[in-house]
Order: sequence, then C-alpha cells, then structure tokens
Amino acid sequence: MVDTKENIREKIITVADDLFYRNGYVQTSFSTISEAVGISRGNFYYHFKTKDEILDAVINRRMGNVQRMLDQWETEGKKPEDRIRCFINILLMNKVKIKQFGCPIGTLSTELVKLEHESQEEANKLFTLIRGWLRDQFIALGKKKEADELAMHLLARSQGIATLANAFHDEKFIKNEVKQMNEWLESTIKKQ
Amino acid sequence: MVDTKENIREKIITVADDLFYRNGYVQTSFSTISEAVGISRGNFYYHFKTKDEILDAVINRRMGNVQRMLDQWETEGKKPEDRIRCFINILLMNKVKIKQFGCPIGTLSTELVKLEHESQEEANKLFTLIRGWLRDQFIALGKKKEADELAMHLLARSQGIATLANAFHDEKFIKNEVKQMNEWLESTIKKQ
DNA sequence: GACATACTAGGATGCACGTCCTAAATTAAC
DNA sequence: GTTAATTTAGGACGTGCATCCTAGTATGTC
Repeated sequence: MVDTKENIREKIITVADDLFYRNGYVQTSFSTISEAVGISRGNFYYHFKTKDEILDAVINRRMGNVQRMLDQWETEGKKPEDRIRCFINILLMNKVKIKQFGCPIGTLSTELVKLEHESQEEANKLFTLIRGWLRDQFIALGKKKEADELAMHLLARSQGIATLANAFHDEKFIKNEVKQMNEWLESTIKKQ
Repeated sequence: MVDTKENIREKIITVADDLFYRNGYVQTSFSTISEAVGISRGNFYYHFKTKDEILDAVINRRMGNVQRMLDQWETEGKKPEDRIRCFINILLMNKVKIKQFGCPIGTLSTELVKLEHESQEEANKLFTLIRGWLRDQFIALGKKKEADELAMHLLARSQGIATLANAFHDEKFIKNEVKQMNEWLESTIKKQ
C-alpha cells in the first residue's frame, strides 16, 4: 500500500481506535499513537490538529463499521429474529476482547461522560444506531408497541454482560448469558 | 466535629470517594481533593503518601458501606426474596445519580481495567461481595444449584441498566427495567 | 532543472500533575 | 514554661502531556 496522505490518516485512525479501546482515551497520548503508527510526534499535527479531532474520527470510523455490520445482516436474507441473533452473537464472537477490554462502545461512552467531553453525544450515536436497528427488527416481528423497549432491554443486557465479563475476566459467563438471552428472545417472539 | 487527624482522614476519603465517582480516578487530582476538603495541597501528603493509597482507602470505605447495607437487609427480618428486591431497588433509589454518573462500582472497575491499575482486584471485591450475598439469598430460596448464575445474572442486568441510563441520561428507562427485573425474579422463584 | 507545494522531523513552550522537602505553626508532655 | 512531637502550608522538582513552530526534505509541476 502506498503511503498517501489519506492512507496515513486511515492508519492513524485505526491505531487510535485500537489504543482508545485498550487503554482508554485519556491514557492514550499523541506519542503513543504516533509511535505505534511509525511517524514522528511532530508530523502528527499535520494530520490531526487536536486530540479531540482524532476522537471524532475514531467515532466516525466505528459508526461506519457498525453500519456496515448491520447492513450486512440485512442483506443476507435472514429473518428478523435471526438478525437479532446475529447481534447477540457479537458477544460470543468478540468474547476474548470483551473479557480483556470490555465493550468498545460502552467503555468509551462511560469514559466520555466522566470527562464531560463534548463528543459524548457523538459517541452515543453508536448506541442510538444499534438501538434503532434493533427496534426495526422487533417491529418487523410485529412488536411495534414494545419495539424500543425490547431494543433497550437487549442493549442493556449486552452492556451488563460485557462489564461483568471484563471485571471478572470471565468468558464462560458470556456464553452462559448469551444462551439465556437467546432463550429470552425466543419466548418474547412467541408471546401472544 | 473536632478536627482530629482521623476526622480529616475520613473527610478526605469521603470527598475523594465522591470525586472519583463524579469525575473518575484519573481526572481527580490531589489539588482537586485538597481544595474540596479545605486543606493545603502540601498538607495532603501528611495524610496520604500516594494517590493509590487514597484509592485503596476509598475502595475500603465503599466495601464497608456495601457490607453495612447488606447486613441491614438481613437483620430487618425480611424474606430472602424481599432482600433481593432491596438490591434491585437501589437502582430506583439512586436513579438520579446513576443517570448522571453511572454505577459507582461498575464505572470504577471499568476505569481501573483500562488503567491496568494494581487495585483492580481490590475494587472487584465490591462486585464479589454483592455477588456472594445475592448467591446466598438464592440459596435460601432453594436455588442452590443455579444460585451463582442467578446472582451474576442480576448483577449484569443492573450494570447494563446503569450504563445505558447513564449514556442516554434516562431515568425512566431505569424504572421500566426495574419493573421487568422484579417480574423476572418472581417467575424465577416460582419456577419448579 | 527551477520552483512551489506537500510532507516530515524534532525541538520549544506552557501547563498540570504526583511527589518531595522544609520551615513554620500548633499542640502535647513534663 | 520549655521542649518534643504533631500538623500545616506552600514552594520546588521532575515528568509527561497537548500543542505550536520552524527548518528541512521530498514530491510534483512547468
């Protein structure tokens, strides 16, 4: 890959994304990122004027990734309930990372709230995106009235699972809860 | 209240506890705490040698608070299921603060993991304490085999609710989920 | 090949932080 | 009341950080 300006920008965002996830936003310094990317600290300024700018770029990139993931589940011709199952399954697929670093969306949101950071709302769009998508799936399942409530319920359970799996460094707990969440989904769909 | 050494120590811990909760551990500096307590920054060192020492003291204080709370629920002559309901009800009682700052235990744990802080395990004892207590209640309800699983499930749901209520700054969501959690508890107890 | 533009490197700046030190003030001990 | 111990205040130190600046290097244009 040629090192165009755009490529380096992308590389910076990728590296920052990972570091923010692993070590948190505050703990990640310009030096850490530039070192990991392999460019000089001074040169960094040419690509991103402020740290906040990198944060926004990272959030943006995550938005794209989530959107792509959701789109993919839609185009695969699955039934709405299977799509929801795809969502639940992320916990299993990412169980090793979740055990180590928690949920990338949840931990970032939590950190930004404490920082009173102005990008808090921007980061929350990640939650909102998934929430809306889940709601759509429940509507497709004929649960129009409770759709948002069910979406929030699933989101909250996922967050709780990630938080505890992270705190206790326990993967097995994720497996267990995912199973229960799938059972919950089945009985919810069947209900009247 | 006389300003004995012990009193000032207690005051520092109280203030630090609150600031760690509101702004996070990293964001809370020696100056911030000493200013809030009303003592000079230099004098601080006389009471606590390092920042980590304050953290441990705060965790210790929280352990005491949680233990006292659990003890109280035990001595009030309630049935185990009512005790569990007490636990669920903390979410409602603290809903305003949770909306603003999340769960004090969960957010601290999340932060310390990202910091790779050595007091991580110490902070986790707060979770372990509650987990064990909940497990005991489920055992008392004759659910010996699934007791720990049920305890973890409740803990996870509480965490998830706190995280999302905090992210979306939504109290109403807490009420809604608490209601559902109580229903879940009832049906779980009744089950066979 | 000359010149403008794009890019890079690394030092300078100012600030906030945890920690340390020391001298003064207060309190306790006899 | 003098002396010893405790407590306090505030400055000093070293570090790491985000940000800024400037001089150098590469790259493209004509």
